[in-house]
Amino acid sequence: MNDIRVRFAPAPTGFLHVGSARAALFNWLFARHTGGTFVLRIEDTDPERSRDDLVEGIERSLKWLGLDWDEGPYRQSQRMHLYAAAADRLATEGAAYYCDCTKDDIAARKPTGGYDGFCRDRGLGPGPGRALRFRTPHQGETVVHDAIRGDVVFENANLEDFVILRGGGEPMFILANAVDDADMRITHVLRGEDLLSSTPKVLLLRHALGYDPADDPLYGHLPVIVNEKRQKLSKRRDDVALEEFRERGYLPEAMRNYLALLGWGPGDGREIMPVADMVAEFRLEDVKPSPAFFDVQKLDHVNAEYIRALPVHTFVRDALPWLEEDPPWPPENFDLATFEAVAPFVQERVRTLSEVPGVVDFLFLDEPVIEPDAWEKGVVKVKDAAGLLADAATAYAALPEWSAPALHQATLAVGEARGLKLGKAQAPIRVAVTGRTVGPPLFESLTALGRERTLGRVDAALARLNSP
RNA sequence: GGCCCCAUCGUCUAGAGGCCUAGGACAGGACCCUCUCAAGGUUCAGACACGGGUUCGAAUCCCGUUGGGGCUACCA
Repeated sequence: MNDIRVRFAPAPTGFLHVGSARAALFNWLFARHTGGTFVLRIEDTDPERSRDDLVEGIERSLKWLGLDWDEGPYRQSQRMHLYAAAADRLATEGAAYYCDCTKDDIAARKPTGGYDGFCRDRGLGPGPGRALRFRTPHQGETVVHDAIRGDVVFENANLEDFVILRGGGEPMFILANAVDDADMRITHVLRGEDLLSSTPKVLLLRHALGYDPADDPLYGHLPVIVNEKRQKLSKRRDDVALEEFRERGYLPEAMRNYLALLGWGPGDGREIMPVADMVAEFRLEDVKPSPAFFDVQKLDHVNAEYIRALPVHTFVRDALPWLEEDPPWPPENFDLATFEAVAPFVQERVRTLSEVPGVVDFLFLDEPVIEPDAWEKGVVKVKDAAGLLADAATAYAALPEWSAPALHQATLAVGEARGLKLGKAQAPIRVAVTGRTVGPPLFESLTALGRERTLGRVDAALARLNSP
């Protein structure tokens, strides 16, 4: 390990937001690439957010994504004395002052927003309900050195006197953030672009606290992740909980790979790549500054690629939860060997694990659910479907061996006798047995289903066709 | 409103002054392969926001405009 230290510092909100997950991933990639240290710090200075279960959710999501940390989790709620000491020092030295203005007072005096400095020179002491504000300089400028955007210059005069201690004495995140990054000797801060405008305040705070500007971290403000309306992904209107993606059938490796593509890519244009390669090739200079759209279609594609690349037994294992928990068939009907027989074909046809039950349901349902459109298109509109189904039933019943090649041959023969190519001949049988016009290869499906059930379903279709 | 960020196909991007007739991937169209659907292959369509500079030469550098976004809490 060298001196490079990065941190992922989420506020516990109940779940890990995909934007936060992306920030965590980039910090992790950078730490692993450089041989630095990855620190996990929970920013729970707001008492309402300081709950163990919320923290556990974050840890669970990080582990799911395969991100491990070297230090922490530190909890700001357990480091409050440090922030209190820092605030004390600032107040004593006159770098901060107490303020008893209410929100309404401020709004009445300055409707355009921002604090007007009313209490700046009133010499108020600490007291109940009095917030502590940082005295920002009226001249000069503060420069944020950003590896992704270059230097960003802020005029100090544009910075308002912001609150660092609330009326109740609790520190604001910006104070805790400044103290902790300095105290933990963080060298690189990779976080969302939405924090860019608060960075000069953090820097001012650090310097007022006596930390050498030469030790300021190098920042890297990651592009925001936006929805189709180009707005920052929000809890209210978008699907942002990482855990939800797991529940929707995305593989962690795929999620991680896709997240890495949001604002970064290796020079050679590769997209699907093992995590070891991402670590090897991750460079801050390659991170894009422009906003990235969270494209579920692309995510689906990446996930499908990962699913297809899985060894079959792994795919079977990963798909099991979707087959065993709340399946669309009577649970006792499920048979692992039957699923394993068709798994290689299923694997190639799904984009998420949650799609698996829908592809194999006909194997475990007592009766297939015949889709009306499929019945119409695949059976009713087919010339003499009844005759074809009857012939197939006869041929299948006579088969000496119930296997895919034998079924293939038999079906081919039944079709040829009627001048039909296999593509046409298989359609009514597929609908009769699976209820759909699409699905895994028919003959492998029939093999897995078994002769008895196959014939039963063909007979049922015949009966349905003959009844008015 | 103020401060700040961003700007290449619908989307993610390649592009660091001539290699660009702007390349790839996802999504979309067509065709091939094929027992259906997938997968795979071939292929079509599709972009440098606009205006000024700088330069022999600009998608690439500078300025402005426009557009989008973020922040503007005693949340983080």
